[in-house]
Amino acid sequence: MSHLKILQSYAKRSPESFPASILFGHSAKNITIFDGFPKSKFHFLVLPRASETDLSLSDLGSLHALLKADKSKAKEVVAALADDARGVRGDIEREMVKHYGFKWDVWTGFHAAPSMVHLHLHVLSADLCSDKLKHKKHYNSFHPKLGFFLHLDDVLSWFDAEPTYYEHMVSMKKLHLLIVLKEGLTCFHCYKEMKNIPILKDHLQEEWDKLATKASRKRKRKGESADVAVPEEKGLSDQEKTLKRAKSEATENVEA
DNA sequence: GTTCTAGAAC
DNA sequence: GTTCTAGAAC
Repeated sequence: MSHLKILQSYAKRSPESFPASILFGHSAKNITIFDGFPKSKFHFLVLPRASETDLSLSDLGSLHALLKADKSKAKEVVAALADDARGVRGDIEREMVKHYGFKWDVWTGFHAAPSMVHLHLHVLSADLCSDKLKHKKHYNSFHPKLGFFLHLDDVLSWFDAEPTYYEHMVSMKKLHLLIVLKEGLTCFHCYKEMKNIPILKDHLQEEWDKLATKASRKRKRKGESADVAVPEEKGLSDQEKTLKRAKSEATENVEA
């Protein structure tokens, strides 16, 4: 199976046929999988199931293709993805508290020019701290302010905006989007420009450490225990180990 | 996606 | 000299 079409093949499969290492959950309309190359501490993909719509597989090929098809059907598909994404976000937040003792942001959105076929909604923690984040295009494709990562709420708002605006967003130029990926490396927390990827990654870790420290102080002030289960294997319950193992096994499969 | 590598950056 | 990027090949 080519990497480019792997998500399309998942969209055609019955949820029961997946190993637990790939499938995180499913609903009537969608499946949620572990991103095979998570770019944050938590990173999932929500995909519309091919059998649960009368749109063609090619209409479901990408957000661009979907929005060019029937507008009201497109809205239904995106709204259904949004429903599942809310649940995934809640799951991520519970895991955040369990593993790290605090919650931070979760981003939900589409890549404007994805590299793989079949619509997929990213749901990921807002840290971009991951071994799998290696290149400038990885980082810029999730940077929340660059415009390549299309936040779900923005996409939903297009449906209710002026038709001309909708048309404008649907016809967004791919060339411009790809140029965005080559722009400089600006920290999404503090907007400082970083010289290169290794420096950026160290900096992102420091920014996340600051969030963790702040949350820990806050817990102390409130008189709660400041001690948190450390994110190490020995500190994890069996269920958490399973989730962690599932995540690392999922690495063999998804996302380009 | 990964690996390899030329050449740029430092 | 070493580190890093980015394009080609797979």
